[in-house]
Amino acid sequence: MATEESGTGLPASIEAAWGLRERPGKGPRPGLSLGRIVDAAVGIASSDGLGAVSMSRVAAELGVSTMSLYRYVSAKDELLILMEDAAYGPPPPGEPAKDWRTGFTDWAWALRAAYARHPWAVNVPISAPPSTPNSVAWMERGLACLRRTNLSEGEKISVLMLVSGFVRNEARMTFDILAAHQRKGESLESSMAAWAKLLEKLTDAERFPAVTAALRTGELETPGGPDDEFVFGLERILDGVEALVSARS
Amino acid sequence: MATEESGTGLPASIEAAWGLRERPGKGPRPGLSLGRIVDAAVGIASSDGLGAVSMSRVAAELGVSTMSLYRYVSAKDELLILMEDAAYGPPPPGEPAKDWRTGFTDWAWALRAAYARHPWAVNVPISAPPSTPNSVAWMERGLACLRRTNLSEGEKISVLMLVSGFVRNEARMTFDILAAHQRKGESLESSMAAWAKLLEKLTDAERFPAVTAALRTGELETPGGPDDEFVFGLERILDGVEALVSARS
DNA sequence: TAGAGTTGTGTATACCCTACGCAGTAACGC
DNA sequence: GCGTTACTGCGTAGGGTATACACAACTCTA
Repeated sequence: MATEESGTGLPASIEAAWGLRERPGKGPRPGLSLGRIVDAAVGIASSDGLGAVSMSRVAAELGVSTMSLYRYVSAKDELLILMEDAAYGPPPPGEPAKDWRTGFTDWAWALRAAYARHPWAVNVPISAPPSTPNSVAWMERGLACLRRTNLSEGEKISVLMLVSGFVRNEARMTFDILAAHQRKGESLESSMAAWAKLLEKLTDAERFPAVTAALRTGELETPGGPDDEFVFGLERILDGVEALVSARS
Repeated sequence: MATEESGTGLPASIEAAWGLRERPGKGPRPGLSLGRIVDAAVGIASSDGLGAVSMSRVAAELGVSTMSLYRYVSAKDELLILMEDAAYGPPPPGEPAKDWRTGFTDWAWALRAAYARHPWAVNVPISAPPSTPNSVAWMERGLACLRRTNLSEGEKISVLMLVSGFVRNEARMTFDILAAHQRKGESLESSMAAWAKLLEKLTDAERFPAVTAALRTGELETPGGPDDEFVFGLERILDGVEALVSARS
């Protein structure tokens, strides 16, 4: 089961996540399951960070031996991909808003909320385009939001990747770095302010005139909500998309 | 030298990269240097990928013992950060274009070119806002491009982070995944087409109507240049920024 | 010249992933 | 009913990782 494929070219564990690959009734009844393994791994990542997820730790959590896991997953990378899929969860149900922009904004916020619930997910290395069930389901919903626009299908996908990439990036900056600081015990009321103070020490007005000018306004010292950067970026991107949508109709 | 700081709160190795921290004339003359260590590590990453960079491998490349490196770097993370800084290199010299949009577009392409030269750089984990010399120099130049706009300083920084995040994300999708496939020997003339074929097998029209519709157009199968997604995303984002710039003047 | 601080090194610890082979179990074909 | 077959879980072992710590050699300072 570990290395075989059945036409998709996907790893066996991911085919299993899609529900393909029914159990062949031969051997002893499995005491483990892919789902339980992924759940355990997610639990570890949620409490101690992605770095704490090791095969032995996951196995210990489940009360089995380390090597048992390799009956369900052929390498740790696959487990990580499945963890990421679990972090996304299914996209919000129901019909998206009629207006593409509000629908798509909802979609972006929902995705961001998933990352907020599972900050470690942004650190799962990306090795291929999305091919797990929930990833594709989120893609489906994103496309559905753009249904009523006149964008070409290729453009819709491009918009999707643009925005999902943005959400992921922004989530890393906000949730992941924040979670790391929290784990280290630092309160980090305002990382922005600390960064500004650091830059002030490193830069001189001669070699870094623009940076110094920016620092001098003191604007970077003001805390600002954790959502500010997200709102700003999303608005800019959607303004740009809106221009394209208008041009196409 | 390893754990001390001198007011900035930065790791000693990064202070050293800034040129602070002169050598105390006491002990034996160092045979190594931070620069040589970083260069060796960059060489390994360029030929065998970031995963091949281990402290022992870097030391072997330099003909020294593994532990010598820790006289210059207090942890591997610091080495990675310095590698990333080396990958960026200094930003392009000279005055940016007068028009903010062409100047900023140049800036984004130049950054992309840096990632193209060092695809592994996108996999260096981000743990803090940019604080290395070249990162800050790139930031300086980005701000300089936006000088003539009426954006507030905070908005300029936000635009900078938005675009640099986009470039990084797009570079990972394009260069890094491509480099990984190349290393595995797969030619991957068109990963997009392969992905489309995979989705066709995984999705049914009932649960995934929008995806199926997108696939049915066959638009995803057409290869398209490696720059297409980058151009598309950058144009959308800059259109959005332009709307803001216009609103502010 | 004694002291102090710095450099490179060797050893040792504590992990990590995973290849391989084995024992036990349950269904299938005869 | 009985082999055969295929699958489950596990123990061992090998080769890799980062890095803490103690120590000898070296060079400048007092």
